[in-house]
Amino acid sequence: MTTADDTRTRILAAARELFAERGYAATSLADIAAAVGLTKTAVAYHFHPKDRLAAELLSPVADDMLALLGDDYADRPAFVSALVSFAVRYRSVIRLFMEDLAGDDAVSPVSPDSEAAAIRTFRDGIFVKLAGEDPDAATTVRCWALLGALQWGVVKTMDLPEDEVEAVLLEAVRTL
Amino acid sequence: MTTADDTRTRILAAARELFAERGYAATSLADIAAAVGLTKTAVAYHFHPKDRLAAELLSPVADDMLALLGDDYADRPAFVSALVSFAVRYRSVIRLFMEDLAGDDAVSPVSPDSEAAAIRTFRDGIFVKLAGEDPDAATTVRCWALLGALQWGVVKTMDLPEDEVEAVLLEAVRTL
DNA sequence: GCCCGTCCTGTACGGTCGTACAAGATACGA
DNA sequence: TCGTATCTTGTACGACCGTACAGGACGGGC
Repeated sequence: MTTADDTRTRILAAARELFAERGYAATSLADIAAAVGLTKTAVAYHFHPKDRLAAELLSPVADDMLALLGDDYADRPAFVSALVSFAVRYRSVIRLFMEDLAGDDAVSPVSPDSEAAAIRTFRDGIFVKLAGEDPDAATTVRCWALLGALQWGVVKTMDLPEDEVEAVLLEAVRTL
Repeated sequence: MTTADDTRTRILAAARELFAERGYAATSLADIAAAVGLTKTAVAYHFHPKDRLAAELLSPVADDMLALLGDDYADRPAFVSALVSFAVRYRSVIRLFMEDLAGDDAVSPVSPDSEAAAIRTFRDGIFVKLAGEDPDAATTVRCWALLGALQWGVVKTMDLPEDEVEAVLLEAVRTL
């Protein structure tokens, strides 16, 4: 009973860790396989396209993601607060939709890959909710700065306790 | 007299642009070549290892980089101000040493590649100058947030005038 | 006992990457 | 005019990626 979908979980855990510290594109199936002591074909067996790894890592986030976009907030600070909490809670996968899967892959051919597209629209949705429909230059800069502060503040402090990171970040981005 | 080292300049310009919007690793020699209407071998002829492209893009930055590390500043706000100014001025190549070349490539084998290593020590130097020698958790988070805000605020607003971006960012990171 | 589905491996394929090298084009000084 | 150095191309190589597929080890139900 050792190896059921237990290996699946171990692969998923290793992938989460590697994605967090190197990024999605920079992590190969062989890397993940080596981390759990398997072959890359074994990893591919459980997660057929590589995308599925990211998808499965992101699926528990989906609900909170939609909530973040759908909910109405009293004011901007309330939304920012929710955003910070979200970023900290899911910091191990934040990098996936801030960098890798949201990357501007040249002129995407009609973009039939719904995976990355969903991520991108989500990030854009966040930005609009932050900056408004048609933000001026100053607002644009400030909002990107906020997102950047959130990402790096969360990704580079993975070893610190969640609540402390959240408290500091919440305070830090108040003025953004 | 059309094609002397003029092509070199055009390649360099195209590379700067592509690196800025996609990142270094995600941009192939073929991409750059296509952007200037050449073959990838032609590009490789002028810039022999691909690293040389990054190196040549970064070389005009080196002086200001060292100045940033070497100079003594009256107080932290003074240093932050210089840092913001630096980031905005070289925003087209900022991505190179915030992401690509500074990436944690697994367990680097004694790191014989001085290129990426220099970038990494520079970024670490910046961080130390920002956070101090042995920062506590809160300071660590705040400083990464500052660097993240700088990077994204600068990279994602490449179409906005430099001075406006600088002013907004300067104001934005005051409290960090 | 046998069979069969699950899990994993080995091997191999097509693709892209950066790079190497021989040959062709082009401009310029002898 | 004829070399000759400079630039560009075509072709090819090895390394890596994700993926496909055939076969072997293992274990539970008939």
